[in-house]
Amino acid sequence: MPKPNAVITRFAPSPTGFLHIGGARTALFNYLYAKHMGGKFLLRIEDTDRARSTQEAVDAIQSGLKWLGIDWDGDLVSQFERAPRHAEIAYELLARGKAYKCTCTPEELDAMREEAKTAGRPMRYDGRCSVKTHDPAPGTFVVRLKAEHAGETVLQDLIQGEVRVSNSEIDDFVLLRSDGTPTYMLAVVVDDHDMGITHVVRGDDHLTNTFRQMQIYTAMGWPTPTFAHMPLMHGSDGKKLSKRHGALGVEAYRDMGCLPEAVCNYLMRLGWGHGDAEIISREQAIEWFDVKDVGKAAARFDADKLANINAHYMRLADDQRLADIIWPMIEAKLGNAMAEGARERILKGMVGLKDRAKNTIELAESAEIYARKRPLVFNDAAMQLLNEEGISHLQQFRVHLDTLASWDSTTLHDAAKEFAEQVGIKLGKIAQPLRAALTGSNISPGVFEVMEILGRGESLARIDDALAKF
RNA sequence: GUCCCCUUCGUCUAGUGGCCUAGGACGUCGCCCUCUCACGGCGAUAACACGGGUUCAAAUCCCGUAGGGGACGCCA
Repeated sequence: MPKPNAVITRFAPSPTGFLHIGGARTALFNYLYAKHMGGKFLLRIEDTDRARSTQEAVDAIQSGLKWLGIDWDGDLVSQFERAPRHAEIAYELLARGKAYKCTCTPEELDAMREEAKTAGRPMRYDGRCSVKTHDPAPGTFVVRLKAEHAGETVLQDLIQGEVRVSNSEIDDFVLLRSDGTPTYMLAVVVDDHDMGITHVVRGDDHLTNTFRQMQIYTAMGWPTPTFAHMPLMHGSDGKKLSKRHGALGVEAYRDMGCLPEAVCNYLMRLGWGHGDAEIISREQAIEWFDVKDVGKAAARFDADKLANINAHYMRLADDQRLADIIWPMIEAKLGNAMAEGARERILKGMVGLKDRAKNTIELAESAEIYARKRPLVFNDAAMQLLNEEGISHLQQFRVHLDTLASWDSTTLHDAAKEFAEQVGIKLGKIAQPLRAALTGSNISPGVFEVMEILGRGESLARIDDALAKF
């Protein structure tokens, strides 16, 4: 059970598409902060806009969070389902004289904004309906908050520090639409209050909204939560991250070969750091992360750094787990060309493979040397290696291989070294043609390791294939 | 247009008045290691946006300027 005053944070995305990378970062920061404080992290879907919300998006958000290992406490809250509660609050404000009915049409409002803009005035609702004594029919009015226009509102933001805004900047915004559904502004406040949210951690695009929302808290006599507005993420070009500018869904990063722990590690370093630490485990992050240490400046997304961190986590990852990830990819690609015992070979060779792969795509490709059925196809570089000289060395070394009592990488390595010395060549002169014959490529894990994993029979067969062909 | 926010190497950051001739990481470029490719090791490159203050002392505090971002919906 959490302590009565324990921290409760939430992630509240709108289900209008996949969980994009910026949203994932917001969720991560909320999660880390809650865990750091020994509190709870909740998930609420802001689906009050029925026209744009889809179940697919709700599913994508959940699966995205699960993939990243960001688990939420309790059940997912649907904001839409709480609409009656939101309306109840709107009517309570109406009854208390803190809100009023407005019958202005969208056309009137557009004209008002246009006029204000050309006149150089702020584009705000002028409150003309607040003085009317009317009783419009249901469906013909919206409910607006009668905002406090005097004085100023001071926000003590955990990240932004103290921010002051004159209340004259805040207009009488809409709480309830003419169809009786709540707007975002009302719904967030009511839900955050009802869910007991103590810390609202969100993008700083919400910073100015906060001053509006604080007016609702005040009107209702509710305590305000603590706010923390984190800087947004930008694309590599320095522009706001949007769907056109690289704001991909988290599953896109999975499909590009990223490991979730690498994505999390990268994301948490955008706008936050802890001394010189770069590789930070989840446990370490929970221990260190505090929202007050988040910087104020927007950060650019850097694919190179993500790739580097991913490569690091690839090396650390469990062999079996990696095999499970790449197996379906290899199966799909090879089909009938899959060799007998491919999976066992891949698992045995995983250490050598994963050390060289930046991502799971590369890993799956490099693992093909163990998965493909004979005869191999040779890439251009491999064919270069199997030139007259290479084939000649290979032929001679082939004879030595038959004399070997055992077939392990050390024995093979020693045999090759001995052969090279006898013939008076460098080790590479025999290792490279061997690699080409055995893998069809010029790039692979250590060739003697490959030979051990392939086994004597398969290795010799591959060498003979090459000797016959070239 | 109005309001709000931001500004340290190309990028992410450390730095909270003296430890800064500004540290780390990614990238880039050398060299070493080496059977290829990676890893790793060593080294190099490169920044306090600008201008004024305050102070014995400023990347750090204050004020301007410039540049960037965000908000201004019956979207969230």
